[in-house]
Amino acid sequence: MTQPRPPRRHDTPATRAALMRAALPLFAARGFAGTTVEAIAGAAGVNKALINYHFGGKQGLFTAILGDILSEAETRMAPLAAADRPADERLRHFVRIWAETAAATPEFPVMMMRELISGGQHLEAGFFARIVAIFGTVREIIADGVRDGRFRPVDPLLTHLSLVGSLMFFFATEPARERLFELGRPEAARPTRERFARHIEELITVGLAPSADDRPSGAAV
Amino acid sequence: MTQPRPPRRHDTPATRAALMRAALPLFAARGFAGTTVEAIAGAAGVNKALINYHFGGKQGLFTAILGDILSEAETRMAPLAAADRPADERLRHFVRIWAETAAATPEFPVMMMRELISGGQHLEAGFFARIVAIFGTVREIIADGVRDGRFRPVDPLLTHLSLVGSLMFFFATEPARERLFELGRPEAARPTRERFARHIEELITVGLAPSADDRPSGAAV
DNA sequence: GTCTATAGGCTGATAGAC
DNA sequence: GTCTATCAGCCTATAGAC
Repeated sequence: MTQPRPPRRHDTPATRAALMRAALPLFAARGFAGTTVEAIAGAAGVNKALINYHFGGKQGLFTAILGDILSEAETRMAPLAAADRPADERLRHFVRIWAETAAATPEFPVMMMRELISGGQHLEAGFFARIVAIFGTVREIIADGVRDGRFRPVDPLLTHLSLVGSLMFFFATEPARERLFELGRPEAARPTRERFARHIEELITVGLAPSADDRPSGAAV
Repeated sequence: MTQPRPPRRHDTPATRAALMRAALPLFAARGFAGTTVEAIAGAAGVNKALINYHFGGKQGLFTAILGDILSEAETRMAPLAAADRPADERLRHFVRIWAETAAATPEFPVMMMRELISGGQHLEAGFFARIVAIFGTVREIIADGVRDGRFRPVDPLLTHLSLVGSLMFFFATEPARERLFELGRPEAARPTRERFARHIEELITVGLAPSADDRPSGAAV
């Protein structure tokens, strides 16, 4: 709940990074409560007392990891904030960014999804808000597109939720799907990240394209 | 991991049901490892030893609850299996079923989402497969629609994943969103279940409608 | 900075009275 | 069937040597 005191002095980054790298997949796969510090230390190849030394405890390690995750997300999404290109192009860019992010850090969507599901209960104040802010970019883009007529008059929030939902679900359940394909049907065509990204891009293009009779006058829901 | 022995004899349903009803929201909000048997018993107003008596342990209680959840899902989805109506109509029906299910049991999508994320690691063999089977209905419907030309030639699996993903994400993050609106912006228009369901129905209609030049000859991706 | 050893708390499960 | 009392194990965190 509250943070233990931070006992660090000058931090040799080596084991610190090793602990974070080892803990990420464990937290993603089993959640915070389901992961023991002993498992983390074992995976990192160091002593579990070092978790306390470097992060002030298990919660501190988790917070540090999620902070990194969020920073990475913010960096990746930053280019989208600039409204210099058409909304449909920016939205497709958003989809591609997610595919690249999941390729670079597959645990990323899982961690986000877990925190969204838990409602940020066990988290530092502000983390939950940061997650929401990251996704809020999409809502802005959609609202822009509706405003300038590139999209039909959809509700930006609902559209935003359905788009982000598709992406989050797909990437967060990727490990499970992978496991399923390995065990059950190795022959079937697997939905790769790239194929899914293109599929969503196409769905956006078709689903948000304005029809002939879309005028900014009538309120359509 | 393995199941404790089942010590039940003839089961008075009263406390058994009370335990299951009390445990559901706790498991949904905090996950299996994050929920203590003491919290469950406290919420149910009974002694924690009864969890062992009636379910053989915490894992047994969890399994029983998820079994009920899955049975309810299978019952609700059963009408969709019959291919007696057009695919687009069945797909809209699927969306409505989810909205009704979430209204009846909001913890439902959260539990499913947690299990999908965890890949069914801690579960009885077969539960994970049942979850997949439930959603598999949608893929069949989409494949039907593509086959008879009511939908444009989309990939059934990718389309299925994007549709189910939107729904699962929306309903699984409902508690978090509710909390967010309460704390931050009570004035804004909340995305209700009904509005979201209609939004998705519309998105399907527009996004899957065949265009003039969709012929069953060319392979479209 | 990193380790060993251990403290201290909580948790799930059981024994046994009623 | 339900309760009280309790145990044994695990798990996080700390103390202190190196």
